[in-house]
Amino acid sequence: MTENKRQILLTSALPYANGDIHLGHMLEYIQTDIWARFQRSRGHECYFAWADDAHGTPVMLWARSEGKSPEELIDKMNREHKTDFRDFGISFDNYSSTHSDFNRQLVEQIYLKLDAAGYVERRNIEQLYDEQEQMFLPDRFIRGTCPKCGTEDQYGDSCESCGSTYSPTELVNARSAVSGSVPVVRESEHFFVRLSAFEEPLKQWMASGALQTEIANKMQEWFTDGLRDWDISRDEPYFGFRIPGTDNKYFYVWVDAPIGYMASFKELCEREGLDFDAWWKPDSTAEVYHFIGKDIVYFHTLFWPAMLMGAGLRTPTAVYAHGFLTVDGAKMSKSRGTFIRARAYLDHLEPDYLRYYFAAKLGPGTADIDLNLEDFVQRVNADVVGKVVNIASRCAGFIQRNYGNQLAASLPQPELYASFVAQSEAIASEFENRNYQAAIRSIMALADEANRYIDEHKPWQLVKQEGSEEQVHGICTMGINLFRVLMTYLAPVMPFTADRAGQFLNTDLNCWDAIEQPLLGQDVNTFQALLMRVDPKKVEAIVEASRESMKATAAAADPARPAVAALADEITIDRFAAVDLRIARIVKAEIVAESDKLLKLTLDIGSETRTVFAGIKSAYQPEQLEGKLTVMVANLKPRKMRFGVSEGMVLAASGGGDGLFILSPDAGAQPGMRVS
RNA sequence: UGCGGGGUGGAGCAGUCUGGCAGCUCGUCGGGCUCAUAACCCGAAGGUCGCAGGUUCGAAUCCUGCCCCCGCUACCA
Repeated sequence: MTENKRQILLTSALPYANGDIHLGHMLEYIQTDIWARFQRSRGHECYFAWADDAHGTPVMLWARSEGKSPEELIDKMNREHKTDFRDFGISFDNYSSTHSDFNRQLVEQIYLKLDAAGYVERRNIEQLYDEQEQMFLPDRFIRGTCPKCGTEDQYGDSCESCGSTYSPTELVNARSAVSGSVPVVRESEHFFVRLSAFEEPLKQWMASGALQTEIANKMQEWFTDGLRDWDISRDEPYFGFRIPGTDNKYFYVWVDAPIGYMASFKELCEREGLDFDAWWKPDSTAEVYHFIGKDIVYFHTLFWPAMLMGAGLRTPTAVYAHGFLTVDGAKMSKSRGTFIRARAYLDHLEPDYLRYYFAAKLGPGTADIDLNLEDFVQRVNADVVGKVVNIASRCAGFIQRNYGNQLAASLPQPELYASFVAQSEAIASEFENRNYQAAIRSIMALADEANRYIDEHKPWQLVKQEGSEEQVHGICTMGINLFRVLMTYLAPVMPFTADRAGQFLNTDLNCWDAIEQPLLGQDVNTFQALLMRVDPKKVEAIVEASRESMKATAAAADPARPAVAALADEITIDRFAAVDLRIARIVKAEIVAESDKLLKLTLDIGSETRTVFAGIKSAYQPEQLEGKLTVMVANLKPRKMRFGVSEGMVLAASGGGDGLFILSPDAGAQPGMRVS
């Protein structure tokens, strides 16, 4: 390594404090962690610090609905998140919360500098207000009919159906997603940062190579459209930091979230005695990198650098965006069990499998990454176990049985070893450029070569010949040394396996340059399986567990929508057609005396009359039903019940909480009509 | 709607900037080996490179139009 020792600070995006960590989060943290471990292995001073994003309307509402304080809830989530990360081998140096004193101080300092420099403007704006909940409504907490295409139940800022954008006041039949009441327009003073003042410095920053080209391309659009003022204040009730000089205005969560990166690092600096200011002063030679998802690019490439510039601080060296995680080719789905929580994964499988798989697919770009569960099992088993670990496994037996676990004193093929080490800089630069998939390809090509070497030299044959002891010893020492080079390259990706391999080899594999000298003449430990193959059954178990856990967490995931049960597995039209649904007139409805749930219905379906027992007593009086049209399953196998035979089933909606609602057709339908 | 990104044998991905025989891993099939966690080695089959047009001696690659997926569109975070 010829470069000087670099000082590097890494961050990942802050997970929101109202939800569990899932594999989508882990894609980013693993990407960041591999980079952090790689940089440390190269001998650089590298820190990885980030935090929970604790502020904002959703957390406030969550606390309100739980009847607890936000602090209590976010503390619990913070502990869970941290445990998930540790168990995944994320080597963070500090994990904090944006709701910390360090962060409050930094937020206030930066805001006051921006204000003093004249970048903050105050003016009144009109916004929708929920009188019942006594709160202003963010766009996402207003739902109504799209003014352009008429689709119902759309968010306040854009329509998912036609894609048009509008302001919440244009929404037809707008209502609050919090209370369901009709919001009113109210005026309030807001604070704005004049982003346009930073247009030139932002362009310069962009030109410094801080961004991937596709992100820079996207930024052009914002410049072309002209930078708008950025609204940084929110009215109470809001869970966040109060703006100095006001008694009811709070910083928008996206002000204090990125500052949370700094605050978390500052916490680390206080603990470790590092010079925080040296890292953040404008001419700092330290490097700062943010790893983020492609969805939050402009917070990190417009607002965040602008804030830093305005406050007289250094800007990030680079912002690296990655794509989203899909599972089996589609967005993660709770009903399919592909919305996999980090904990659900850890309950069944080792982190290194997933770390390897993500590394094998991550490139420097922003394309989405697919976790194909079948491919995952095959790929990890073939590459890691079948190729890499196998090299050690097939040599270690000889070394143990015939040579007392001692390596030979010299390499029979030093040029082969040298050729493995010669890849070091190329592989390092692939890691450096976040082209992990390229690094993995290079490493696996070497693993193939190592296996071929052993295959060609056939120690298992030589060992049976008199006088070839030294040869066999040499061949296996070669194999072990090649394995050690490969594991050193892979250590940032698979830290747990690398630790076990290091114990076997009696050496530290977290030092990139150590491979310049081969291991010779020294003892290794008795080989034990370093990593077992992925059992596909465990993958199934994870999917199964994820499918079930979803019901409990659905409500917390998106407070703007009520909890909804999971969708059933997909069926074909044939299976649906097998269900004969008919319009039925409820001729008679009677109480079943001995039952507290059932009503006895007499149904006319045109051709015949049916008796059906329906569990709808809790929601309907018999007289409400008589004469009504509804929908029944007409070909359901009759079922003998305590009170008689039920010859079908009427359809009713229910779910989660209160209420039961039988279906009825629009006017004009006649008994006996088929429903399809 | 506009903008950015993506679409390559059955699966997962390189290759596109800078045009030159379409490549890698897995899987499948055939053979070998038996040291190794059913691991390893050799060979074979398998692709209209999303669609349509254009430029060129030559296009996965450059240009134009279109389709599908992901993201953003500034008050969800």
